[in-house]
Amino acid sequence: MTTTQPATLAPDGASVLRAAGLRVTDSRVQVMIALAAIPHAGADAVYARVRESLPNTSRQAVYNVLGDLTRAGIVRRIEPAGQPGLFELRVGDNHHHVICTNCGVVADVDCAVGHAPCLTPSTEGGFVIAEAEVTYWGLCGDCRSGSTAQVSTNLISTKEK
Amino acid sequence: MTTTQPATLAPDGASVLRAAGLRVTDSRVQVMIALAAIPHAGADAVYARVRESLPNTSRQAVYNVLGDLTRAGIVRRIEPAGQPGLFELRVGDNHHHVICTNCGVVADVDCAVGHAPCLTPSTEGGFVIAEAEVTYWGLCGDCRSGSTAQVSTNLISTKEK
DNA sequence: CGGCTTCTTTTGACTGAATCAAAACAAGCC
DNA sequence: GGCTTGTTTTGATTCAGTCAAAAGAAGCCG
Repeated sequence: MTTTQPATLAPDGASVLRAAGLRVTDSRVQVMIALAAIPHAGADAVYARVRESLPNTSRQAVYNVLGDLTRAGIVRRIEPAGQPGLFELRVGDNHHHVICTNCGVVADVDCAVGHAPCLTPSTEGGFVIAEAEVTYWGLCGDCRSGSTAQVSTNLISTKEK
Repeated sequence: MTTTQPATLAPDGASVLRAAGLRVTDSRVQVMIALAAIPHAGADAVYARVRESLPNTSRQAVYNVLGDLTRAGIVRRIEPAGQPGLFELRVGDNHHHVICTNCGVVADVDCAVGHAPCLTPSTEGGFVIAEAEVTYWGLCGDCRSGSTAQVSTNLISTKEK
């Protein structure tokens, strides 16, 4: 029943890589799978995940791959204040992020105003603006209702506290 | 001619500190003076500046002071992606920043929409949003006109490149 | 003024995140 | 199958920032 189908219908990691002119390697494919599984993963989370299927992968390899994929426009790297970099597969739309000041969970938010370089200021004080990046800070549902005071992995060290 | 004036008219560092319930020390005052002189200073720039007048000050002291002042709401700390933290005295209005992707210079931008927690999404996906932080990325006047290709301290390692 | 308590600062070690560099290895092309 | 170029490993290194203990100063109280 599988033989009548073209080998790959869903654009799997391999073809995305090839399309970007990158060699297809296990680590790269596994990093992409990890990112698909973990919405806003840090390098370390990706590393842990990749090692489940490729136990010999080095941390450096993961950094390389994430760097390569970012440079190729296949993943996007965000870096909220006070946190290590996070990676996501959703690229191309310049969407934004809400981050819980209590537990650090990150969620996507669609672009606040219109399309990509949203938020118009096009030439502020001599600058030609290419992109506007918005980070919302607040409390997620869980932290609001549940054990508010407990969880606190203290993300807010750099924010008001 | 000076005796008829109240001791301090302009709200100097000392009184700001006292008002915040912090002890007045040389390092704290000098850090505030440094921040007034350098618009978006990194911890290191502050350290260098403070040591011009207090040559024995330790780096740790500067970190302590910056932390204390930030916690007291006297300074604001921002941390653009791919850069170390920057500090500024302008607090209270939630203003935003434009950063040159070529040379890294930072400039202030007034709040995009209305007052402080600007950009309305107040309950996105279960989040209660307290604050929106906007970072604009673009090219500053100098980098646009002048020796564009040269300067590049490569800030953009984490951005598209 | 002198002493005391508490807050600051110094010193120096240490962490986490990420980068650099050279050698070993594998993809993809002929 | 062999070669070239791009990847991955290994291990050291940087940078920004934090931790902790001991020494020192600010501000209060009598």
